[in-house]
Amino acid sequence: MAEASTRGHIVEAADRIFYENGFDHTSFADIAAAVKISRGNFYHHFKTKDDILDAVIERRIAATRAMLDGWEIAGETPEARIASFIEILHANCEKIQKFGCPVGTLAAELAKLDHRALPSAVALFTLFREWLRRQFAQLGCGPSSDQYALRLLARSQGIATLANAFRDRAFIDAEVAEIHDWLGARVKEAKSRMAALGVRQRRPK
Amino acid sequence: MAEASTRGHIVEAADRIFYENGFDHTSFADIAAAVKISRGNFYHHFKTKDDILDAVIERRIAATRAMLDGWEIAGETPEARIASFIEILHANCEKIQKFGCPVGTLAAELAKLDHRALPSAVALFTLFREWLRRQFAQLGCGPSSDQYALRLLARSQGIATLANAFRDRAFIDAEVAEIHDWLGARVKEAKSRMAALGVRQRRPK
DNA sequence: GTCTATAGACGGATAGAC
DNA sequence: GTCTATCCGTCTATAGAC
Repeated sequence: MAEASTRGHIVEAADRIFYENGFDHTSFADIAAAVKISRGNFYHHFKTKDDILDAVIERRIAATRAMLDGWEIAGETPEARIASFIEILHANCEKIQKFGCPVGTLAAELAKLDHRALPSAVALFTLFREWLRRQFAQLGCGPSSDQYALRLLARSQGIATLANAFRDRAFIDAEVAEIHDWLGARVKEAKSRMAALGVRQRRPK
Repeated sequence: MAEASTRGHIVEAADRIFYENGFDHTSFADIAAAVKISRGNFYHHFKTKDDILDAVIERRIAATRAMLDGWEIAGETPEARIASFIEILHANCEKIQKFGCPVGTLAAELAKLDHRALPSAVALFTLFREWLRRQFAQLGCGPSSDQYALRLLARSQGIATLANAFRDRAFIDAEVAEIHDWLGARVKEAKSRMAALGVRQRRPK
């Protein structure tokens, strides 16, 4: 009971501090101080820093799954659901300007550290990629769906990186608007594509 | 002479190791080992780790200036010069997959460390931004030039981040091709824009 | 009395600065 | 070459629950 609570508090604090200050730069003492427990107590819950990282990534994966499921339910159309994804750039605007994207910056750091948990961090990207691919497929983008998913992910990452560097909110707004336009164009493209396929499928009959 | 040479070797090694392993994670011993000098000799050239970082950023700024000047001379048209920028994603393909973009990952790390050198690192981005803005302006993109410069920078950053995470060379190739298409569209847009302006300017006369 | 959560101290290792 | 700070990991001690 108390264990689950304390452990939860540790992971929650570690998640935030890893995001704000980086994984490698964060010490046990930093996390312990944030949770207000002793370092001795800390080792009762986690043997190594890598164990905490694993727990943090698991927590992020669960949170991401929940968020994507929420969008799946709330969004009436694939277009609306993809738009939900684009809007996280607005929703997390302040944090992105201060610390960048939590997914992208963690993966980049773990790649430099040559850390064994890198694949787990990349799995977070894969969650988004697969989800977006499904949405584009439902939109009717066919074999281009994965490419569009990756492109949207990449553009979001780039916007986060530059917004972080330049601390520029207006830039985020402008790019988000442009991506919404791009999504609209994909919808139109898919519609005409489906119409052409419909003609082709009807012809031979 | 020997001093300048040793100092240069230190900065060169630090530049590479900061890129490959990250700034915070790199120790004096790591750099000293790479240059094969004693730690005592090290302090003769640099007082603190931050001093090395400053020197590394200066070096990168000089290298970037030289590269941009080279493109300016070699490229016949603004379109060709912008294409040179896009092609660095191909040229540095292997390193990007392993370590990401040197500019973006350094700025992201310094932002998390809340490091005083962050503005210097962002100046690297500004070099590219200003150069690209000038090229788009010469292309005839008018007031959209800075927006296009930022968009191209952001897309490159996003591609580097995802290529680093997924270690996917084919993704880089596909996105580079798409960005070249986008550039072609901007050229056409600028031409029709200039034609319209030409008509307007001639009419009143 | 045992198990568990918590606290705090000790030692080795390493990094940065002089 | 040395000094100091810090961090990691382990060890022991205490308090309360069952």
